[in-house]
Amino acid sequence: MNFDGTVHVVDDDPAIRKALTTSLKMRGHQVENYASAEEFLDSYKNNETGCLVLDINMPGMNGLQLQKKLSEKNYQIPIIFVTGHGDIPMSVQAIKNGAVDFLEKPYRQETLHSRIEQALVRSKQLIKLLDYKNKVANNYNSLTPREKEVMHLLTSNPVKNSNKHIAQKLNISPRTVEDHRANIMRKMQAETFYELMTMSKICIAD
Amino acid sequence: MNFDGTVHVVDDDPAIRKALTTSLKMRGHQVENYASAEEFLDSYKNNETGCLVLDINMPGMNGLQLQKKLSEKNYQIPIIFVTGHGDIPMSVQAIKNGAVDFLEKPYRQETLHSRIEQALVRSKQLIKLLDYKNKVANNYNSLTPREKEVMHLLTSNPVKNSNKHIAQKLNISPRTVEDHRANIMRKMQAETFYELMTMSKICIAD
DNA sequence: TCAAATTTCCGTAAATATACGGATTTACCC
DNA sequence: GGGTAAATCCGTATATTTACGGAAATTTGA
Repeated sequence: MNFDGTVHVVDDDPAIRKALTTSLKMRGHQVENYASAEEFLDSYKNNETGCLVLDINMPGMNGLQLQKKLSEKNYQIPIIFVTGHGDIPMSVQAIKNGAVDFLEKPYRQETLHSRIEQALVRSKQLIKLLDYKNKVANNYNSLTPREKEVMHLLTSNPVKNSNKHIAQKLNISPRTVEDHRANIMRKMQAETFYELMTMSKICIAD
Repeated sequence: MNFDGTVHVVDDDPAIRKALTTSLKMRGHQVENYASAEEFLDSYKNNETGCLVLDINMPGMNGLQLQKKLSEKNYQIPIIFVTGHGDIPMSVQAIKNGAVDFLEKPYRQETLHSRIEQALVRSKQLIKLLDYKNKVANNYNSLTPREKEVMHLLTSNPVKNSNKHIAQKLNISPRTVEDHRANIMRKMQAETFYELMTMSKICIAD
């Protein structure tokens, strides 16, 4: 079997890291391991499919703190928590903040494997979404000031967004508005006005 | 203080029901209480703002089973679990399935109050969404067969959805398509094509 | 500073959408 | 059976969008 994405194992116990790494590699996973949350934070790059198998209790930054830190940085890597001494409030917080699961040691291998596969699928979806958002933002930034202005008028009030209306607001000819509109559609890579509306909701903060 | 919505308390212990009911009423809540999950299920109606304060361990159907049952029926009432003997897997499952929180007894009054307020806000949003979906579904059902057909062609492929294209597919005049289109917009209460697309994603399963 | 690229602009003609007014068919009710 | 409402349909005239071809003004870089 072969999986797409890297499993990042963060645990302060070298024996556990070693065991997990071996077992996951055997299953066909690519694995990286880290002795602390800080170490992971330093080397992790967003935009790559992967998931995190994360110990809760560690010296320095603990698992929940790392989760929060990642969330603040908008790094959306799916997390599976594992812990020897967890409690209910911890597990509740972890799941509320989006963790895939919260496993108590000892857990069944099979459960971990299943959650990892689930997490990698989710990671791929998240990254796809992130890529799309980045593409839209880049396209939007390639618009000229006038084009951005026209795009605003086009999408902010879809009831009165005809070339004629916009032309009146900008004191130019409807023909010119049409030019801008065509350029906007091309640069944003939007095939339909519906797509453009969807994109505008991503890159325009009203 | 006065709150919108009903707090439904489900607990098999009469003393706890009484205490909770009194305390919540004092705070300005409308409260209903039930001795079992079954009793709640029988009397609960969807479509009203409210939340559920739910004990986990009860004879008969337990809290998690009730949550699952409600979810199957598509009743989206926000749930706050309270429990004397919960464990981590239970709390994880509860939160994963959408519970607002999972509180262990003894909990701080203030925490419960805060979660209840949060749950009522969420309930209002969910009901608003549900009402919207129902309205859209009803409007869609008020369309004639031909109108539904035209709506499909309009929304399923926004690249080739001109009156002309649709007219060719249906072997009628573009003028007639325009009639249907105008009727669709009126009956669906859509002001823009973007709105119609959004609605079609709710009521048309492709 | 001057050529080249970019941005902004538009007239006109053809395609398309929309407004007005009306027709036919079918189902249903009294 | 006759009246009524609903569903389906359309021609024509007007308004709007879109395609084609082109130009002035500004910025950029050699």
